[in-house]
Amino acid sequence: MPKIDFEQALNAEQLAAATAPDGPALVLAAAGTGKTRTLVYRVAYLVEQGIDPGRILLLTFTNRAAQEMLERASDLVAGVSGIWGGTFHHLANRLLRRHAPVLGYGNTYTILDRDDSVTLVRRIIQDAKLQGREFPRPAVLLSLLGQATNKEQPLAGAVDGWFSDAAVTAAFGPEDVLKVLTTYTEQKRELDAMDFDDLLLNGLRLLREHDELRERYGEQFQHLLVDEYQDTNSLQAQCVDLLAGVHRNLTVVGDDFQSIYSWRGADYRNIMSFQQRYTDAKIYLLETNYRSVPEVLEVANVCIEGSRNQFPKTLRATREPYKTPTIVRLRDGSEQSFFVMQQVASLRREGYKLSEIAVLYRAHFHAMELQLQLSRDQVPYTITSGVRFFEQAHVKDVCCFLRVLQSDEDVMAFSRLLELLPGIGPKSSQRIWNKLGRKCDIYDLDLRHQIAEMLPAGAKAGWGNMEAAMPSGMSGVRFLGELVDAFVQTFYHDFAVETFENHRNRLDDLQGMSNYMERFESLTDFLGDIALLSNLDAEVEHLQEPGESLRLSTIHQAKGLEWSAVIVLWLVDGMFPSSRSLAESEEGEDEERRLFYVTVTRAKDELILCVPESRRMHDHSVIPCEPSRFITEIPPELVQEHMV
DNA sequence: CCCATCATGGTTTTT
DNA sequence: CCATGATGGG
Repeated sequence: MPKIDFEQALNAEQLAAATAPDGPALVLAAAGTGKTRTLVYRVAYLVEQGIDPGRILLLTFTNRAAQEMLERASDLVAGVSGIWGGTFHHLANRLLRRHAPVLGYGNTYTILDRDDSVTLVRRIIQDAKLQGREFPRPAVLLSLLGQATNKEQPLAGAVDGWFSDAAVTAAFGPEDVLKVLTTYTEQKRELDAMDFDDLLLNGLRLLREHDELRERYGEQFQHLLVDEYQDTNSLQAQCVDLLAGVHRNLTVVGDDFQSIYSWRGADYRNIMSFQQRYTDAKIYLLETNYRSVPEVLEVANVCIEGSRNQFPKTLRATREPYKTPTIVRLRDGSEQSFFVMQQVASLRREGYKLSEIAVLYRAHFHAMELQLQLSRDQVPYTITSGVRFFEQAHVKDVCCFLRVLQSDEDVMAFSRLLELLPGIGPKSSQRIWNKLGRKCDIYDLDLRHQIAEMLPAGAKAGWGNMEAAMPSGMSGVRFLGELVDAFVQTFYHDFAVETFENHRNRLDDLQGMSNYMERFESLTDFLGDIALLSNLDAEVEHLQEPGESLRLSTIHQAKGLEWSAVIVLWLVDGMFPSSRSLAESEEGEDEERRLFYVTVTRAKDELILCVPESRRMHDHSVIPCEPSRFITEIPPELVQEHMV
């Protein structure tokens, strides 16, 4: 492979960052300034300098981002494939798979997704006889626990705080809530299970509490690179600091003004205080924007000015002037949908491909009306829904089958699998589990026979079909995918046809999953990986339709991406900014503003902002809408009004 | 004990 | 309008 010509490929700002000397480095990369490119070249640079790829760690916000960067880097230099790359959760899982026993977990601990956690909490609430209208929902309790965990605050304080905020009636008190959540934590232990937050917390504990592990991995990772550093939370930042403690070769990249995950515990003060924690840190500024036309950047700059608490920055445009962004006043949601259809058609006439256009919005439900319209007019579109690939019922069902093959203690998987059978609900599955001695070695033929005996007549045939798909032992399994194929063939195909309207799509998903599994060495690897897959990650794997389609996305999921034309829906007060985040905290408005900044800076050529004047509520009443404050503060000369 | 049916209450963002 | 929880028949 020829030597890389860095001077040719990068501008001076990027070059300095990509070839930065050893030691801590903070790269402040404003939107569209080639942050990813710089990181890719930084990786290639390190490898070219002779750093062993196995000693480089690249932490990113999604697994896909890591994958893409490493692919691009491997086009530049050989040997990149040995690099450790992925999300924090991914890294934590990888470390814990090896070392969980030092924290009292087994090597085959299971990962609870949101669904599992909610189910567990719901059961605890019921067992404690606390269920009822008044008692907070499992999801609310879990987010409370999550906040406390990610910010490392005591749970009792968080619970008390919630009570003082929520003006709750006296049917129950903080101690009840606390009890439920402590029970939840205990039960996870008994189940040898971790939820997403546990992965992070326990990953950190490995490094914090076990000197030999901290030294070992600190030694191993000679270079650390962290992308989207502005969206790290306290646990993640500490994890980075501990790992970088030995060599101190830490490059963090981010933009404080694109921090949009504070509700998940992200703290942009991590990036703001980087210099204080690493006083010898070198700072690199990337301010030359290659993405957007100057007219779009001017709107972005107005948005920045409205905020405080940030590194001063100016986005310098390099592109030629083009069009002024458009504000469109619309009567209501249906006129908005109609307008978007028109606009997409007109953009296509201008020569844009569908895949170069995106429709962005604050919350998933803002796009419902448009989705209907797109389906009616048969415009192909891709949407990343709120439900993650792994959390869809059919994928979870099959994964539970695999989990039962993998572990004899996974009661959640066992129950779910049995509950697929007719006439079996939570009570029956629990009863059977208990009768089996709260353990189920599925390879024990005698045990399977016992299960069959305990089932009601209507469920026996289905169980027989499930059994037919079970291997006699994992040693005989040549390809992991054949487990899924067999299960689908003997049982799930028929089940899906009876249960799901869209069974064709779902069975296709499972076929895709079976193919995807071939690259894994063990069920444990696969199950850990798929549980941590994000929506966007999964899409690459199972959507794979190269066909042209329009992209619909929440702004959060649009992070890091770009399109030639961007259409933004529902720029009205209460929806964007969302009234909830304004109410929640002082800093709510700031974060909504940053979110608007992220939105604007996704656009390369054209930016179209939709401002409906009224909104139909679920009870069919129509209420008027005020334009979003982010719209009214844009000076009129920077935008053109479009009348419909 | 399971499951279909009805009522009621409430919608942000996600690894 | 959808998802969740309560209710009552099988």
